[in-house]
Formats: sequence, structure tokens, C-alpha cells
Amino acid sequence: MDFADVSASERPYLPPAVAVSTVAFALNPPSGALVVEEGVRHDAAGETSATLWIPLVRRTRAPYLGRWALPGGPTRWDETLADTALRSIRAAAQCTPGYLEQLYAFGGVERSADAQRLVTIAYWAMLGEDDLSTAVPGGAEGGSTGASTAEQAGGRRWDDPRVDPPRADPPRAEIGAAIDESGRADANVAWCSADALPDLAFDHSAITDYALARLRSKTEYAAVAHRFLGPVFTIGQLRAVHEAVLGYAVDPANFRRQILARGALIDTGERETGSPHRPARLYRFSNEAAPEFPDARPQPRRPA
Amino acid sequence: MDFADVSASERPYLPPAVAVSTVAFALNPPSGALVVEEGVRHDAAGETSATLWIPLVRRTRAPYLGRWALPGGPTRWDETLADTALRSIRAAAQCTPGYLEQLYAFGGVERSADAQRLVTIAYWAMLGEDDLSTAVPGGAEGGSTGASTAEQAGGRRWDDPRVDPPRADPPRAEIGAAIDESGRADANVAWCSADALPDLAFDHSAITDYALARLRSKTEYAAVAHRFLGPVFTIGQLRAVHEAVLGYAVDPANFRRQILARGALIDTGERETGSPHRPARLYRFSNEAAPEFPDARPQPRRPA
DNA sequence: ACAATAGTGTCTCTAAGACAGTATACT
DNA sequence: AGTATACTGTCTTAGAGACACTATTGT
Repeated sequence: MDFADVSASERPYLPPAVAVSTVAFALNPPSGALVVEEGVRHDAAGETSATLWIPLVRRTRAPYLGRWALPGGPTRWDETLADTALRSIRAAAQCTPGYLEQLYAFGGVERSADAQRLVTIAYWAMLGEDDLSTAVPGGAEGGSTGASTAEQAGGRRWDDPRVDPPRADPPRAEIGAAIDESGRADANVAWCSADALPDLAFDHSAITDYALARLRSKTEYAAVAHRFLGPVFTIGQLRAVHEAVLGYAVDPANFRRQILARGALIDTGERETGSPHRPARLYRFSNEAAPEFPDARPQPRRPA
Repeated sequence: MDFADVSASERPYLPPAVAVSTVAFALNPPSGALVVEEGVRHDAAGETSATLWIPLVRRTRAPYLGRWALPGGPTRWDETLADTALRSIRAAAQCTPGYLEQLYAFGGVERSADAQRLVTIAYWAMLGEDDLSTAVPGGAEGGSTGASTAEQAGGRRWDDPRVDPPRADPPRAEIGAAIDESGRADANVAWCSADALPDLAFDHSAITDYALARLRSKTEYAAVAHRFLGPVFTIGQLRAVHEAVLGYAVDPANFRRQILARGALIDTGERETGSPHRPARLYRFSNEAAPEFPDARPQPRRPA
């Protein structure tokens, strides 16, 4: 079932195609990755500035040929929407995100100009430092470009209400942004600071803005920031993540109290070592009581 | 382009179809409407209990033949997703909602069993008392079943980032829940209390739960409740809406202060008349400063 | 007069923010 | 000793909730 032989003038009358686009956030680009900043391209060096990074994919066909776009592509017949999002992230960033959430469905009739009507379901994701191969958090060492698409989705829960195991071999569709599955550091994949994105293809700039707003919003009222970190972390590290995401300084004392008052952090009893100051307690995150729906908000105080 | 002649065994391999389902909330069912409560069916009478009501459509084909389902159906080639939601609401409730917002995209692979893969974008909507024909707010008068699909979408903004004017006559697709466009009180349309819904077709019960959670959530942190009312209302009426939606009593004094502190209510200078007590001020709602994205939340106080 | 709701005043309590002060590691 | 961060204490302030009290209509 391929629409390639349908004449261009009939394409707008076809049933809409379904594609997924993903905004994947990381605290740092993986070491050795191609970095693009507002059109100027250079290799990753220095710059441990506290911004967020997003992997982009270069368009290899019209429309928007050569422009940067969000990773994504059409859903396969045997994939959930979340699975498609995961696959596109793995293809672009060579890792599996620690968090994935649906963002919005874009279905305007004019989104892809003359091409077939396209409905895009946007997702956003968080890539932990652990997930990104073996990147050194603060450094610029041109390390190994993490091999073997690590299948590390152990026991994680995606937001899609029902998730099915994949079935047999599917046929490939040909619509929308292509997903590169070759692995390996790809010249068509670049990492870009969320603060200085170039103009993206389609409406992907708007999607990215929306995703950034959602990430900031959830960082303020929900407990998601820890997913940028490993399984064990200090409150200071967590605070640094909040500051990077929110873009402003947070009082250490008040942050500590508020984050502990939520009751989601579990003291491991161990301490950080090797720091040039008083060692901090190490905490784990308690995954109990996940919200029923991905964008549910905490219950406000309600009068009796 | 019709998939009807594709054999059933090939259907799961087709590209997914795109449909829309809508959860439309109203404070009261329209007078004269068919009311269904947990399978027991009877005409609307008395019962001005403070619950929310939702229009449902009976399935007229397999799967789930005969079960109640959310209004909806496939998107036409020339419609935005929001337009499809509007059309399905107009067909089921014979009115245009005062608010419409995208809820979630459901795309699990097994949602429609053996049928073609179906991606459903769910919307939720608020139907104002004004919108529902000429229903009497508190009463059970079997009044006129409001005629003529009133086109009253004057100057309202929908959430879809880009909205286009519809084009020419589209062909009809044949997948998913049928939309009845005959108008008139339909035996296949029933109103049901959100508290006592029967088991719905597909995953529509879960969608409804999600929509209800979102409505309650937005009622608490955003200013949406006024859309259940007319253009002018008293704070007491607005409080009654909050109580109906949230399901618990709200202190009148504190509610007044909080709602006024938001700065979105404009005193018209006029007063309510005919009430057996001190007349209340009448307010309008200020539509300025609509959020950039439909589910944006108010900015919390941020330290300098 | 009475009932009923509109609207105001004010007390309490919680939580956020600001910031001073103490604790404990490494150099 | 000096520095840097961890952690604790506490003052101030804003806002939520509870609730008493006054205002103004119709019956």
C-alpha cells in the first residue's frame, strides 16, 4: 500500500498520513556530536553553559530540503505512537530517553503545502546523562561515540495509555521526515542549544517552543527534573538541573526544603565523595504514585 | 479513495485512519433531550442536581454495535482537527461550544481490534447554557427542541495553532463512528450524567475520565468556568458552576476575593434583578491575554 | 419581620522567599 | 587557613481558608 504513484494533484484528497515528531532535551550534547548554533556549525568544545540541547535531523528531500527538522517520521502499522517517538529518538541520538510524553497533535490542513495531508503527533522527551553513551558531564574530551544502540528501557512506563509489544516485520512507508537507522555519528544529525535554534522545517520551531514551555512548566510543578540525572544524585545536582531548565537561580535552602517536602526523594544513606567541600547526601527517586494521566497536576489543597 | 474493498485480513497493514472524538460538557441536558443513566433510559424530568452532562451517540455498526460512544468520526480532507470536533458536536448536540481544546491523541495498535489501525485525537468542549437552544436553566418544561443548527461561532478562537477556512465539497470517508447530520432530536443521541456513565465503546470511557480530570483541573487554575454561562453573570452563578464541576462546596467570600484578584472579571455596573435577596453585580469576562498555548498554566511567582 | 444571598472584615495557618549562621569536606 | 558547598534556623510576607458580620432585596 504505497501512495507514491498517486498524482500530485490528487494528494490533498487522500486520507491524512500520521507522523510523529519528537523534541528530545538533554543537558549536554554527547561528546563528539556535531553542534549547530544559529547556522554556524562547529564541533563540540568547551561551552558547559547551562542550557538545554536538542538533536535535529537535516531534511534530505523536499519540502524544506536541507533545513533542520525534529527527528520523526510516519508510524508503522505495528507501532504505538510512543514507539514511533522512541524509534526516532534512538535513530537521532543513539539512546533511549528517561521520560517521554505526548505534547500535542498538529493537524492543520495546510501544514505540508501541496503534499498529502499530514497529522503530526508531537512528543517530548528527556535524555539523561547516563543515557547519552558515556559522555563526560562537564568536559570536552572527544570520547568514544557510544556504540550499540543500547536497549535500556528496563521497566520504564510510557505515557500512552495502552502499550503493546511490537509484532512482525512491517512494510516501510515513504511519507514525512525520514528516520535514519544506520546508527553511528551522522552528519545529518546535529545538536543545537534550545536557546539558539535555527529556523526549523515545517512548524517545528513552534513545536519546540511548546515543548520547552511544557518542560519548564512540569519542572516547576511536577517531579521530572531528576530524569536528566542518573539513578542516584545529590540535591545540589538536582537544583542545578532546575536552574538550567528554568533559566534562573534557585535558593539552595528553600529548594532543599520544598523538594524534600514532596516526599519523593529517598535518602540512600550514602554520600557523595571527591568533592572539594562537605559531602552531600545521595538520594534516589521514589517512582510510586505516578499520576494516572501524564499531564495530571498535583491535587491542590481542598477545603473539608 | 475508499478502503471498503480491501480484504479484512489486509486492513491492519493500512496506514492508520485519523478520527476525532469529543467529550462535550454541559451543565444541564437540553430540555426534551433523551437522557440515559447507567442503561436505564427515561425522559428528562426534574433532577436539577449539580452534575455535568455529556452527549453520547449510539453505535450503528460493528464493532460495539448498539453501545454508546462519544460523538466523532473521521476527519475530512479539508478540515482541521478542531473543525472535525466542532462538526461532531454540532451533529450530536445541535449547538456550537463556547470552548474547545485538544485532549490527547490515542494511537495504540490494538484499539480497533481487527479493523484498520485508528488514531483518535480526542477533544473536550464546554457547552454554555446559551448555546443549548433555549433550554430553561432550572426547569423541566418540555420546551421546543431548538431548531436550526445555530451558527454562533462569532469571533471565537479555537486552540489549533493554525486554522484555515474550509474549502470545497469533500468526499465522505466510511471509517469510525458515524456522524449523524440530520439535525433534530435523534433517538441515537442521548445525554448522560458524567457521574453515571454506562460502559462506552472503544476506550471512550477512559477518554471521558481524562476529559473530566482536565476540566476540573482547568477550573481550578484557569478561567474557563464562565464559558458554561452567558456573556454576563454574577459571581454567585460562577461559583455555582465551580461547585458543580469540582463536586464540592466553595466558600462564597473567599471565592469572590480570589476570582476578582485574577483581574479577568469586568464589572458591567448593572445588577441582577428579580432575585428574592440583595441584587448581585453583573460581570463580563475579559478575553484579553489568552494563553499562547491551550494548556499553558499561569506563571508562578519567580524570585528576582 | 424573615429568608436568602451579596458583599466586607479579619483571624489563623501554611508555605514561599530571603538570608544569616553552622557543618564538613578538599587544597 | 581558606574556600566551597551542605545543611539548619528563622524572619517576613502573601495567600488560602474559616467564619463573623453588615447590606439589600423580595415575600
